[in-house]
Amino acid sequence: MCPASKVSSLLGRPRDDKRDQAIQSAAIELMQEVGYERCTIEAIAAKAHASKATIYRRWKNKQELLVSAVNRHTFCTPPEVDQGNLRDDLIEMISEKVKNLKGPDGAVVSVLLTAAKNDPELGKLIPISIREIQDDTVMHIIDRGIKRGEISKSANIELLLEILPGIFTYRIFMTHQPVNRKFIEQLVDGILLPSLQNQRNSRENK
Amino acid sequence: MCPASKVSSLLGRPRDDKRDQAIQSAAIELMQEVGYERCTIEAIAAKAHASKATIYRRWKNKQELLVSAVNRHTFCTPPEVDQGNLRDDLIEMISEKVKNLKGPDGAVVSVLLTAAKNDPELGKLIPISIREIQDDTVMHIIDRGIKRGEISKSANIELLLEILPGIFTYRIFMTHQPVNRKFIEQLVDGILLPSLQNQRNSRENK
Amino acid sequence: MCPASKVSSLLGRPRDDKRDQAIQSAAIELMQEVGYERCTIEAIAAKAHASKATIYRRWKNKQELLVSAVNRHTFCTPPEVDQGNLRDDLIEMISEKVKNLKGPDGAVVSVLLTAAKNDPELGKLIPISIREIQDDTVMHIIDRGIKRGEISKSANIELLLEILPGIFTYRIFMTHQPVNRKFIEQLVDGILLPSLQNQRNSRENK
Amino acid sequence: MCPASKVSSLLGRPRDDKRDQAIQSAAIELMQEVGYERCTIEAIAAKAHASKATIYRRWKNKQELLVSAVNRHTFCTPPEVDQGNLRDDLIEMISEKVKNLKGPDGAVVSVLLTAAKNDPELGKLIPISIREIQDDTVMHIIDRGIKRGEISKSANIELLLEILPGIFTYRIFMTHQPVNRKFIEQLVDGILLPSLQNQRNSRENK
DNA sequence: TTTTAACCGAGACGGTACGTCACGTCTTGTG
DNA sequence: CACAAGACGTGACGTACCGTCTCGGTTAAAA
Repeated sequence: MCPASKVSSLLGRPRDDKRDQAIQSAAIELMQEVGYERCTIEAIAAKAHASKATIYRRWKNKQELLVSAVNRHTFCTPPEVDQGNLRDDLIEMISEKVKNLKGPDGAVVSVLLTAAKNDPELGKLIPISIREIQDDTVMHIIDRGIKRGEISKSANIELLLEILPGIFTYRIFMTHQPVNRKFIEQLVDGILLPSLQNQRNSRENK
Repeated sequence: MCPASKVSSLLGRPRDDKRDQAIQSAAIELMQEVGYERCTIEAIAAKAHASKATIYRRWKNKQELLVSAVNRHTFCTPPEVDQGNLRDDLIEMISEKVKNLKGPDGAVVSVLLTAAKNDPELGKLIPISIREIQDDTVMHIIDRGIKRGEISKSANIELLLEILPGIFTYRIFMTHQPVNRKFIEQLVDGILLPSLQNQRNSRENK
Repeated sequence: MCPASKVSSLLGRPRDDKRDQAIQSAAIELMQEVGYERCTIEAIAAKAHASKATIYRRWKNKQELLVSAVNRHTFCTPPEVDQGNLRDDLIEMISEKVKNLKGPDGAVVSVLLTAAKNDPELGKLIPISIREIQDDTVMHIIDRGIKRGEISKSANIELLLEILPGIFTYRIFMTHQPVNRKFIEQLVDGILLPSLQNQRNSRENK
Repeated sequence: MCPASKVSSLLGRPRDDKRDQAIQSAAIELMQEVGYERCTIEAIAAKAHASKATIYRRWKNKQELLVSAVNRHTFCTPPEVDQGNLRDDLIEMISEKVKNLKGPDGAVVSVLLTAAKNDPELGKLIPISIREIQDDTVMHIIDRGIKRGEISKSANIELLLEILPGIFTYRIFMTHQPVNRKFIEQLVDGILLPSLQNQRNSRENK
């Protein structure tokens, strides 16, 4: 995840933290420019004016580097929205987030998804990093909905936050189906709002 | 996707369809046995008693081969279930499907997802092939729910079928979060049933 | 050497001798156009509008085909010369022959030399075919020299004819050293004439 | 010819000259053991415990490697001979050299000749490398002949040294005619000695 | 201030898979 | 049967990238 923790030796020249950043930035830029397949260690080294030895001194392999780069990457955060009602807030927020995923953030998320498939431990970190950057926004919107009385406090918000990334990344990166206003409205009206308005828990439903 | 479409020439020795099958089967088996990374063209050729030339005559690169193999692959279909009520049918059906995805089908789906990221045209075929193998089962279950009066006919079933694969593949292959009975029950009770029971369309909801 | 002799079967469609010629001609032309390395069986087949099966029905492998093609090839024969004295006749004759070797005949001879290295039986045929096309000319020149009294009848002409091709092919195709008028004059004056004028046999020389 | 000349950069890990030698030695040995056709790059790499990348870093293709290997190869040098007279010295020396060409040196020379056909620049180096290893021996023999008064100082020895390799390589590798004692004696008596004893230059001869 | 040990860029190294190409054989349909 | 077309198995080619290693040279803390 992070550059291989170094047993702090008191002797010798210390590592230059600026190299880490240069290498990670080069990696992110390359992913955005040429995609995952052609984002090679050698290209990253060249772009960062670093040597392969310097890279492998910090990360134990290519995947670790890419993941650490993605994790350090600052994803675009959707802007604050307040349309006056929950439905339009959700639609607006999701639209913004989707716009980001189709832009420069897309390549980066795509890499994270690929890397995670080969590394379960890494995958477990995804929801953490993804949620750090979105949950506040979503929570804020939903809190306002609760205050307005649009939805109940007992709604299983946690569950929604777990499934939303899957719905969008699958549609955008895997099936390449359109994620337009119509789809987002259907999703909000057909799935999200019914779920949020549903106050019974799984036991009551029986 | 499929073996390089050949302009049906009447001249020359015709291609042997059995080679296609042998190669694709070898590819699928290798993916299941050793995983995507070590599923090399040479290993596939050896296992299928074919030559690399024969493979590259049909598919323009490794990815195309794997995709075609996955597409021809017969995914396990969940068995018929009838627990007497919609909720338990859904839980049972999903549990079976998830079990498959964690078993031999998993490696195959994983490849499909990776390949799709680099090939939008391929990705568009995923919902088709996925749905061919699941929709009948789901539809059957839901139809029974409608007949029993558990849900309304106007439910947006289409939408649900589009988002379900994303929810599960994301959780199983990307984040590696548990997909156990508890999660499935939460999903059914918190998302699916509320959505199916919701009869308003997006306009009425305003 | 020649198209694989076929046990004359009285049944079925007879072979079309025109195919032999078309294939051999295509082979010779390709050698002259693109050189030995890129003169492939497939290119020959395409140029001759023949199939590989037809080629392999006649010759057991590529080498046999090329050799047979070379052997059927009509090498340029040096024109008759008569400068009035043996020295100038030799110089003129050799100059003409060298000119041919540097022209279209070169590629063909070059192939013969390459092929011979891997096939001793084939190599033994070289002096025969080479000499068929040169010996008459040389003999004629030397005969006139004998009649003029310039050289003795006992000169070992046979030996000279055996070493001359080696001297020129080595210089032209291997070392690529210049084979200009000066070299030819030195060769005639320093080697050929002294040899022809020498009347002692190897025993007398002791 | 030689390993791709590297701009003597002071940066980076320097190339290991021992790899060059190991690879070239492996190439020579393979040529001698299995012949040119089966002397593959992969076999060379395996024998030299090197990787293909290392080979292709130094030579741009198989031919360049083989040529450089041949050029670095130390050909057998004929032993010193002194039979008391020029004729027998020449016969003895040539017999020894021919014996070498039919032995392990043969495969190596054969490769050089083939390679030279496709590479004029390479060919021009042949007379240099060939003569470095033979001229001293020949010169020594001829000098003794001059001192004994058997031949004149003005003999065109240069010319003889240029044509001798062609005579033998043509006969040994191309036509596969016998190169036995009888042929060598005929050559010495009929060609070499008359040429050496001839004191007229080409102008005087007119 | 000198020593020391790890840093750094550059790039060689062994390894492994890729995708291409030619060989010589085999299999169609047509004449 | 011959023939054109072209698929087939085989195996070498040359390329690209991985992760490791080895240079000369630099840099900061310890002695």
